[in-house]
Amino acid sequence: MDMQRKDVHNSDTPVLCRACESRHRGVCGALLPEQLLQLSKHSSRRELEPGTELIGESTTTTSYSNIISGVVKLSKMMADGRQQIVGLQFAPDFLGRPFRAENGVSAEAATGVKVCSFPKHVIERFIGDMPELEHKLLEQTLAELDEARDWMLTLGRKTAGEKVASFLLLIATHAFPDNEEDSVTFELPMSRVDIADFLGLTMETVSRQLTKMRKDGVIHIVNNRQVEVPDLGRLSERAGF
Amino acid sequence: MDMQRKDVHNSDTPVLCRACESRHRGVCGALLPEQLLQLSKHSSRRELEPGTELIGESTTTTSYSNIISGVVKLSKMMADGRQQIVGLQFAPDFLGRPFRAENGVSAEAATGVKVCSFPKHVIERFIGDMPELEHKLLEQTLAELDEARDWMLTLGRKTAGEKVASFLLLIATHAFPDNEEDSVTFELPMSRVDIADFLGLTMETVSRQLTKMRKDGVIHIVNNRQVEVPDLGRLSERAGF
DNA sequence: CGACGCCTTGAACGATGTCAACGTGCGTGG
DNA sequence: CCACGCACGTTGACATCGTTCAAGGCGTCG
Repeated sequence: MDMQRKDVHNSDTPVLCRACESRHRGVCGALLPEQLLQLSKHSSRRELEPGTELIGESTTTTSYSNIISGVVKLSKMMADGRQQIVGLQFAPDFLGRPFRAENGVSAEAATGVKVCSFPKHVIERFIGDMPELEHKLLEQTLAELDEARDWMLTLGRKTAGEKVASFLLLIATHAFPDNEEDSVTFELPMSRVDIADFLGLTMETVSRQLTKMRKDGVIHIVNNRQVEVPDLGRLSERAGF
Repeated sequence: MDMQRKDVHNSDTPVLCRACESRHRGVCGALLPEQLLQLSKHSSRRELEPGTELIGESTTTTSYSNIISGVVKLSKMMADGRQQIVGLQFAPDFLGRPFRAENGVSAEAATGVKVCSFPKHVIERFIGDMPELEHKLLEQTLAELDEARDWMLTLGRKTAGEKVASFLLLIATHAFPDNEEDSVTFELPMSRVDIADFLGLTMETVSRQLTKMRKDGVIHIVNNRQVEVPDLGRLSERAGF
């Protein structure tokens, strides 16, 4: 029976990897079962509380990670404390800066986060040996670059209202990548302060823009974290599209 | 004699490639002379006036390019005309978005620019065949991502004065990558409007900040395009470091 | 010389930041 | 169970920075 063959085949892949999204859409998809097994010998799973720091901005790291679930925020800070979130990462993104000692950004769990971590040198050996893995990494890096540039337009040229709408849209599309409906309800993965740091605004401005959108009927705020968007098209317009 | 051997060896590499920076610091450094020769059969050199568009934002491209000299600006535009420059590229950067039909950004010559172009499918075959080439691409993409994230901090959190200082610093360091002196003189590769579009400001604000820095003695404006920085350290402070 | 492109300067306005008060939910300890 | 403190968010009044609109300067080219 087909099912059985599939089961047998599955049993080659390490237990921990079986249900892992990274094996499908993430970088581990480039690996054969036996390579996965070899890698998994050096991997360790961790579960992180919101707020836990994974990577320090000017520290060197000795490990890379795959995000299994949750949201990680990447941020930069100036000497006087001003902060900017420069990216959000979701499962099954790869976390870490290959080929460079220093990270340049800090990574912190925004929500509860599960990760699968590997020693730096193991990954780097794998990358050197397996062009397919490097290809996956290139694809992800290019996608991150696209997103960073989209966000630069948001930061540099949009109004506060458009910024907040853009943020909601970003979360909505990441939470439900292939949603076809007009309406969605979702949970914000971060606080007002974090949202402000992502948008280059203050917490107060974010709050005001949210209540404005609520009064205008573009969103419905269930509670501080839960947001309902009855019409994604209208939200899109608010975001400047 | 060593010189002779070197000359003989050099004669293997295509004439056009011999003096090209991309063979050293750029992606072509991953290629052997015979591969370079093969690639050069499909390459064409072009010289572009300032303002020439190389790539359209939502067009598909059929060729990639290496920048041989000059500065290329990458930008995004909103439906109502607001524009944001999301990156500057210098020699010997690689230009184009691999593995995706649409570009997502438009590329325009900021200064006079020389490029070396290749048909899309040729490059993509080369990438597939040569892990070393893909590695170079990954390195450049990671570097671009680092720069994009640095700039996000600038766009989101810096004041107008800090933004303009950051821009001058960026140009100064790219024009003279390994300058050790305190002082430099250089030519701005773009107009006030472009600078404003890069910094998320208006032309007027850029102008005001420049005259303020001139009055404060941080810079000396030789003419509209030529700027002298007597003390890079002081400029650095102005940029928020 | 005049027209044009590019830049600078000034004055008034408006969006966003700042500072401070207040609200709300939640856990903790009396 | 209530009272309290604390974290987080909202709202208001005012200040500030950057934009907008308008005028004028400067160099170049016909």
